[in-house]
Amino acid sequence: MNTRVRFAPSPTGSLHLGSVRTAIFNYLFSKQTNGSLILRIEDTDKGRSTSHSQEEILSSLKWLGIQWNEGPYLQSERIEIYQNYANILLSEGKAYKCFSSQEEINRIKEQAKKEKKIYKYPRIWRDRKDHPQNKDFVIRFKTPDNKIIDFKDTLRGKIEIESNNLDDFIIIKSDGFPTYNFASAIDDIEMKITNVIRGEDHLSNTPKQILIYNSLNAKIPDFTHVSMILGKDKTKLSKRHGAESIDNFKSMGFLPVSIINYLARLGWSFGDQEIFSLNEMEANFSLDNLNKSPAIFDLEKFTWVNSNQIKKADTNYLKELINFKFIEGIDIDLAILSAKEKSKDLIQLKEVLSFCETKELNIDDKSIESINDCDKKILEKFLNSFMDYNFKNMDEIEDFFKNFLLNNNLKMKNLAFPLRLILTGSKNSPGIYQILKILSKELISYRVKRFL
RNA sequence: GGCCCCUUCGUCUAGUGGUUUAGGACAUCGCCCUUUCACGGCGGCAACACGGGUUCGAAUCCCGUAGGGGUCACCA
Repeated sequence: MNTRVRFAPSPTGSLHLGSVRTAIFNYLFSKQTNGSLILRIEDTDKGRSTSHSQEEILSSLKWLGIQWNEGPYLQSERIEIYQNYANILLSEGKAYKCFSSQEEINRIKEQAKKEKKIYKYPRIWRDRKDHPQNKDFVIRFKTPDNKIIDFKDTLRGKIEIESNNLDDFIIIKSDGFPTYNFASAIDDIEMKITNVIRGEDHLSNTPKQILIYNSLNAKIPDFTHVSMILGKDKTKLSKRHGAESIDNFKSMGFLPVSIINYLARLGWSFGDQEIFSLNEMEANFSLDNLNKSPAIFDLEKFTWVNSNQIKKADTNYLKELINFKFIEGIDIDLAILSAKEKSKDLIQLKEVLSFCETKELNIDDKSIESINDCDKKILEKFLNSFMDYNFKNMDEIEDFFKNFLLNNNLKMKNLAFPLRLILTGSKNSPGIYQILKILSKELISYRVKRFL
């Protein structure tokens, strides 16, 4: 049987690193097993769901390159389905209408708090037949007493919980919308999900969902509850830990593949390998290599992964991403090739390449001062013979450069340092031979003469 | 607090009873390379939470303790 997995975010904010990793694991698993990834939007909270964040989630997934095979299905458009199932449970006596008002419930909760007892809905309407007319109600599940609910988690093994720890939880709210546990279970049944891969925070919801599966005689999928991602202070990752949404990392100059690589590697491993292409991850991902303990998000290692991915990235791809207006005559391929070797993110890549973008360079006075009159004479001499020479490749530039040094009794730094400064305006630039090849002769001449 | 989950270098992890003086990576420190900044190369520092078992033998299996996390909503 083909595997069917789903990613089911709720559109109540932008995509968080933790949910992105869940999406990645589901995506990689579907690829590895030749299955399908279903995208489902869990928008049953009328108050908090927004179409804005829904769009943001979709565009983030697309940007990352996480493609889904079905959906997005919106739960808000499937209300009838949940109500039908709720009616089945109602008619079979497995659920009941509850007419207790919010105020009444709140009172009971407060009372429980005062007495330091655990609140559990006292089942007031569980067996009552005297239903009032024209009064709001919710539908609650009849949780059985004294039963052991167990299920197998592929990562954590058999998990058991006593039904007595569970409440008669609500499955349909008074506005007719389903609650998370109900909608989620029903959809997983309806969509024939074979593997539920989600965050560990859902572990304690699973028994309730098992109850629903059982009450409908539905087949229970394989569960895999992946550990959380924590911040540096070992608490749940949040805004306090800096950039958390994918958009943030995008604007910090991270590549999609870097995000997938780093996040996947947080909790998953494949021997000693650290850097993966998308294809490699799709081919090698396995639930068996998942780690049970929570992982701390480390921006430094993430950045290291990104710098590796940038070095590996295709030149044309980077060219598209940075969307630069290069000065005419620039050897763009060589420029990018040499700049990516020294960049850890896209921002830095652009900085390094900035000498290829604007004709006029801003060189600060202090740097100018460091070049003396003697240098100027050398530079002029260098420029003259450089302009006369016809280079076919960088090797010839190197030969020419070295010969010039030899003939003029100069050391490398005597010429390379001022030349680099004049030609790029920066200390962080490619090697001098590369600079001389990247820039057109005209531009080299222009920049040197302007200095003289 | 009840229930559930987790515990190998500072961090991500390898390790599935003997091949382990516990391996790799990030970070850090030192050296080398060097035309800037980087890259790179070589090397150092650094971990099985604790206590009991089981076993000829345990990071690996069992129990307990401690610590951390999650969850207890008409949120998902």
